[in-house]
Amino acid sequence: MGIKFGANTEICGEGEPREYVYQVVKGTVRTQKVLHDGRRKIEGFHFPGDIFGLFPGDIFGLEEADVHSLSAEAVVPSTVRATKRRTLIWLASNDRKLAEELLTLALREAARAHRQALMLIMTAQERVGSFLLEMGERIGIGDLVMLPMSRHDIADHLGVTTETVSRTFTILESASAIGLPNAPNGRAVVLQDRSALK
Amino acid sequence: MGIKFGANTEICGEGEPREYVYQVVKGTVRTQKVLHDGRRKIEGFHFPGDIFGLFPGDIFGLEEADVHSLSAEAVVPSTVRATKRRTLIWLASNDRKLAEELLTLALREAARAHRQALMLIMTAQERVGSFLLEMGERIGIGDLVMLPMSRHDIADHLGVTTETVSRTFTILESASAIGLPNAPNGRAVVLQDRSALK
DNA sequence: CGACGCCTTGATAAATGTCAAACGTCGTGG
DNA sequence: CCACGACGTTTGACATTTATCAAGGCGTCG
Repeated sequence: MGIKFGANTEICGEGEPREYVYQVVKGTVRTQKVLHDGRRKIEGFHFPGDIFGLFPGDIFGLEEADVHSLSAEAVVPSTVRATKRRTLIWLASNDRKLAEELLTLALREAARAHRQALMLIMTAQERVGSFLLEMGERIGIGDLVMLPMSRHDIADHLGVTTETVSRTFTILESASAIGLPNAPNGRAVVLQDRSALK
Repeated sequence: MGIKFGANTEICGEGEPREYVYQVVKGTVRTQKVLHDGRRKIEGFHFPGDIFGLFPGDIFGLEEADVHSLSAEAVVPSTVRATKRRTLIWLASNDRKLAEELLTLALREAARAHRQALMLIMTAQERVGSFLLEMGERIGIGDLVMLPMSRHDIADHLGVTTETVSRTFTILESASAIGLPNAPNGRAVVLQDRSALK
């Protein structure tokens, strides 16, 4: 079960905002906002097991005037499960356990977003370092991380340019903080010195 | 009822994290993190009626290695009400209505944090502009905003330096986007051209 | 083989940080 | 009452970081 989406296709966007809540079954999904002037902010990347769509940016009157679109897209071919938002809320109102899980989920998302904000006040090197460490925790196999997303995606997540991300990878490699095996593009990363990445 | 705190005094910090949830009765409170190297990030400002302390950054295993301390402090003389966190959670498990409000609060906080993150990828002028518009919504009287916090506080909230905040205020004034009456310091701001502040 | 997408690298420009000093306000103590 | 010092703000000169613009390399796929 689950719905399949090709790489770089839209899972939900303009049309059906906040009608469904999703869970990634396979692949990688990015949730993003794009501003009227074309700038893009990737709020987060979601891997198998992760929930997304519970937290639209414009919920409860906190709408953002500059946001042109709010969407979720598959980074690589992915499959997701969808549940009607209303159904979930309704179930939770009768199920104490589920209600508590929902609250936990929301609190965790808030903590995640605050962490992101904390990252965004740091230098480019620190942002990239934090990002790699996080990816290591979430999808690393030992010290190896196979990044599913492009440099451009990383850049739009960290609030810097593609070039800066690329340069920073090079610098970190020179400093022996990471290793860059010759995978297709620079998608494979070995975390060699975690403490240096802070 | 409520507990009083003087300006720049700590409401909760190292000692008693996440034991209580607070509501501002009077004054202004800032929640902040300070990193081991001294940099400070103000997560948000809280005004009468606002809840804080529900969302500690290190909840549920999402702890941040670099954070040296996590605290809430009064910006100006303030009074707050405190409720035991456990009590609140317990009440919510028996009260469907309260549980829903708690979820709403958490979702709103997540949206707020995402909004902050979006702001942090923009230029200094856009950050200051957004900040002033937000303050206008929250504590403005017509077009007048009496800022309770220092330039330094604003800087640490927006991820720039005090000097940059000050210069940006000057630039916005020159552009007639804001007015700066001769209040004690530069604490009074008149929003003259809201569209220019975006 | 050739075109395209993604990544890297270089040169330069723009934004912001850093260091330093001057100004005004306010509270304190002579 | 006035002088002084502490504090927050503003402004200036300069250094550093990052963005922008441009070009070239490398692999993939038609």
